[in-house]
Amino acid sequence: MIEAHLMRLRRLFPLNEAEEGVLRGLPSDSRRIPARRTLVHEHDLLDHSLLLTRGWLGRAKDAGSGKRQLTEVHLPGDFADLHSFTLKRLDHKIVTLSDVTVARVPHARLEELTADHPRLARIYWFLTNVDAAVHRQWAFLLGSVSARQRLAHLLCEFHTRLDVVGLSRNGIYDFPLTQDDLATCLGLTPVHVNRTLQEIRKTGFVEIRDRQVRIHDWPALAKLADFHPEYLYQQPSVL
Amino acid sequence: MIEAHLMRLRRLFPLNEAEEGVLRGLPSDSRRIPARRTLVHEHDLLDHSLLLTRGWLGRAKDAGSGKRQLTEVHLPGDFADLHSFTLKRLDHKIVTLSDVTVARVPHARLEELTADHPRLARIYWFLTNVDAAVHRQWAFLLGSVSARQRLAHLLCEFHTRLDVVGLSRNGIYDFPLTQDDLATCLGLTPVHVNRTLQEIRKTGFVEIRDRQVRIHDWPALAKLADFHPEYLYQQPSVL
DNA sequence: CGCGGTGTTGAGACCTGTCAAGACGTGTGG
DNA sequence: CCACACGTCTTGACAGGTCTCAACACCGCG
Repeated sequence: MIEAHLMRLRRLFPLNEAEEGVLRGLPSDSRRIPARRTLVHEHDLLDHSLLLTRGWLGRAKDAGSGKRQLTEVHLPGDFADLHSFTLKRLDHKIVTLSDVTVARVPHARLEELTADHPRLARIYWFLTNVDAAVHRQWAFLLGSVSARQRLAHLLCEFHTRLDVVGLSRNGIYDFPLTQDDLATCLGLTPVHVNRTLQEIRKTGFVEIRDRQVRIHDWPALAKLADFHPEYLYQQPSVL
Repeated sequence: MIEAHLMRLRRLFPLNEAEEGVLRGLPSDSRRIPARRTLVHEHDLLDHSLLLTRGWLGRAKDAGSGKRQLTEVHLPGDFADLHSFTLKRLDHKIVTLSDVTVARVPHARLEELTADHPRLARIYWFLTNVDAAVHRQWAFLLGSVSARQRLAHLLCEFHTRLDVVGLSRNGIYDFPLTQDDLATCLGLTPVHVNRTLQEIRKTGFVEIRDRQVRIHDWPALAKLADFHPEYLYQQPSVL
């Protein structure tokens, strides 16, 4: 069930059998939830974290004006709110962007895990820091980069992250987001996303069709996006 | 020397004497560096983190176009790159925004600390997660908020964070940033920062003069900024 | 069959960027 | 003491990217 999560971890850190066993024992239950629901509200007191096993989630901050900004999108294998283990209350919502399956991991179990397996504790600390790196990249994009480049970059990021868990093949991946969702990621209006998407489509590098992203020319797209995947920290680490 | 850092921690978590002793022993040395230098380059392999004891630092990401975006500003008492303890290489630069004094904390010492004092380990994990919360807030501001509100919000954030370490009194704090620096924080051009600053000055809520920020009407400024400090996680926590 | 969600298009407004020039203060060297 | 360079702040005119509002097309689904 948490196979995608283990794929992510194994790629970074070799796991021994004991560790894999502990990790498999983390979830207390698993539930399916439809798209467009709020799983966690800001400032709620939390006693568990959510491990995403299927579908897409987002971290959303809402403005008083009604505008919503996503600060990160979570893909299968991600902990959506591992940081609630230390923060206990979140400064943002967790929302479903598609139908999802999430496993609940009680903080009490993470408590045991970090006490008994310092190396796994470090790995999870690492993962929350990678989330922060993604936030930084998004802040950079939102503040300093054109709509076209931002959009191209986002499609590159999704491909690169999905590839790790086997959900993108040959630059093609299932893509549940609407243009409205893209707008909330990119700090744009849906209308402008639509126009930007058309522009990018015209280059022939990539297209979104039938809820799928198809990257036809990865080097060109990555160059257009100025995409450098180092910020995703997918290279093996020594801990 | 690391008094400001201890002030931050004590406000969140009561520290016993043993813990304070360990924390005081963290820095290996301390150095002064002038403004406008790069202390850490992206992708460098790091074996220590920087504890800021005086002055202001920034986390900067540079675009190919020459545009620079700050994703966080660090104030006295902050670890500027505690996350390098787990990441080892950063996806951004650390730059001085003013003359600063930084203490170097070898990762080896953090290694000992986290092994011997699990509670301090958790506290430092918490702090890196607060940095991520600040990134989220900035991403939100950059993506979904007007220049005026963004600027007002930034001045609110600085006040609130400086207050914890005793560096803002009655809404007045020393402010080393130029309008160019503000532009790199806010994703704006210096020209537009100038004009936005004039607008805000006209409200009478706050002004920047002689390298000082003077907040004359905090409630009004906070309202203008839609500032809610929860994302800074300054309330006492139980760990 | 009608409805809601999604995608598309057009016209015009507005926010922010670009480029250029000048004011002002400070420090430095002659 | 002056001359000058430099960083910073300010202002103006104009351009351009993105937003707003509105309307319509398309499609799956009840």
